[in-house]
Amino acid sequence: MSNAVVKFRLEPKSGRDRILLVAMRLFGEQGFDSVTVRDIAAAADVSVGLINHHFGSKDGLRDQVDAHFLEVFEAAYLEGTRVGAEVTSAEEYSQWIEAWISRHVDDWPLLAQYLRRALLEESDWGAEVFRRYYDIVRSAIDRVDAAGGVAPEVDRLWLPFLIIYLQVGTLLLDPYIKRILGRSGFDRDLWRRRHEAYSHMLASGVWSGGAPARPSPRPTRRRRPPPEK
Amino acid sequence: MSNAVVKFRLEPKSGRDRILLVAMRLFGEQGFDSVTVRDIAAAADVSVGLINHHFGSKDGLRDQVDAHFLEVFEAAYLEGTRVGAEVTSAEEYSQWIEAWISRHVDDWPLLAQYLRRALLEESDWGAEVFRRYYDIVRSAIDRVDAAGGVAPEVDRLWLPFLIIYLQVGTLLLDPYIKRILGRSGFDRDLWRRRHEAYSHMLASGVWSGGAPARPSPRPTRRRRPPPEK
DNA sequence: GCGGGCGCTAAACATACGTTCAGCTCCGGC
DNA sequence: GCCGGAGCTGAACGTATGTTTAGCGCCCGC
Repeated sequence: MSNAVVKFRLEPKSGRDRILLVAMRLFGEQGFDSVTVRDIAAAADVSVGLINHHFGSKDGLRDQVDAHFLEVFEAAYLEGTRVGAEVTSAEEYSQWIEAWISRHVDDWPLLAQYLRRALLEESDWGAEVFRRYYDIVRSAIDRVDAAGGVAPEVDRLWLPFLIIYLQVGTLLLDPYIKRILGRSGFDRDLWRRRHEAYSHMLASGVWSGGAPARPSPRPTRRRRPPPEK
Repeated sequence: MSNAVVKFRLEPKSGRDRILLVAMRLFGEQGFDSVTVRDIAAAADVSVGLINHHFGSKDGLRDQVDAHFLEVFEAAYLEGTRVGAEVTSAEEYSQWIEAWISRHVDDWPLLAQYLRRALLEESDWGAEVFRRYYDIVRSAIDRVDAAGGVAPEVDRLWLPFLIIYLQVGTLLLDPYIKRILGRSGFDRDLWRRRHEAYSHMLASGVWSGGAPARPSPRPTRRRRPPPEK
């Protein structure tokens, strides 16, 4: 079992691994173009020459960082699809997709930040990661749907995307959540609480009295005109 | 032309405005550090010297681009809060926040990309924009809540964030949606359809029948009339 | 007419950056 | 003992990039 999950942490003893680790962190924090090889060398406490000695070039370094990330992600992906393929109920679905994320939560401060960058910078492999992720979510929904678990009036086209929004929202916006809440949305208890709020929203919505018999508490304000331009 | 909305489009006749416009586009597409002043000069069909002549430095240029964006955003923000302050029902809320976005949808290919980039790069003003956005959403929810419009078991801490996720999801992930659907999620009909899916999810959830996590007033599926046009 | 400011250009300049290279230390095998 | 390779260093190199500067043409007020 311990073998199923690829090791996340590189040995910081060797200079090569230190460079890889530091580069991943800096790329995630500042973006590829904003980080200089001298920054990396300084942070990893090695000479600039060593980076090119091991990785050929700055681009080569990025390739290796990407490869390392994808190696980890691939393991999680396979794990996810394997479990996901057996899911047919909404409850189960919400369980495994969250578990799939939570399983590696301890390694996330580094990995999540890097994935966030990759997604937002639209790296070529970032697009591939997203595509796979979409496939996972979509096929899971399809199975739930086939089992009658999706309400009939729900838009099948948008449902996977809306669910993805909810799932990756914390990933993409955590820097700002941190500023508002004072701590990361990935913190254990916050994360768990978020999962419950998320599950509840998918199951029942959030507004009360879904029945149209709402006691319109305020006198009728002028309703906004439909978006027109 | 309505005077209430600050002009979005600069006059591309003057070199200064061309630079501003091109810079906004390139910064949004590639990120500040990846764009060189020579790129901008070439794309705006001016000399490199003109950029520093008008803006002093590349950083000065960014400041002006930011200022122009914020000018536009501020108008939309005030417009949003003014209307938003009068909203107390969930229906209205969902209406105005979407209208607030839809109103400027034609200017979005440029503005959205720039905002997306600002959020990605965690610029200081990007954080400020997010904070204000959060305040808008949160206070709107609070009013709805005070009017009894929020279901009691809903997590008040996470609700604003989950709603924000749904709202900005398309903004942040549109490049990938484009690859999957073949066109932008901001396209008129897709956007409208997304809004309905979004409203429906908030009102009723998406799963059918299934047992809600909490004893809900009605474990059986609740039916809603289709959103009136 | 003309002086001066404004928009603008193109070349020159200084520096930051990615890359290269000669050479150092350490260590295992012969 | 010493050879050879691996890990590593720091200075040097070439180029890309942001900035500065000298100067041109146009237009407006006097």
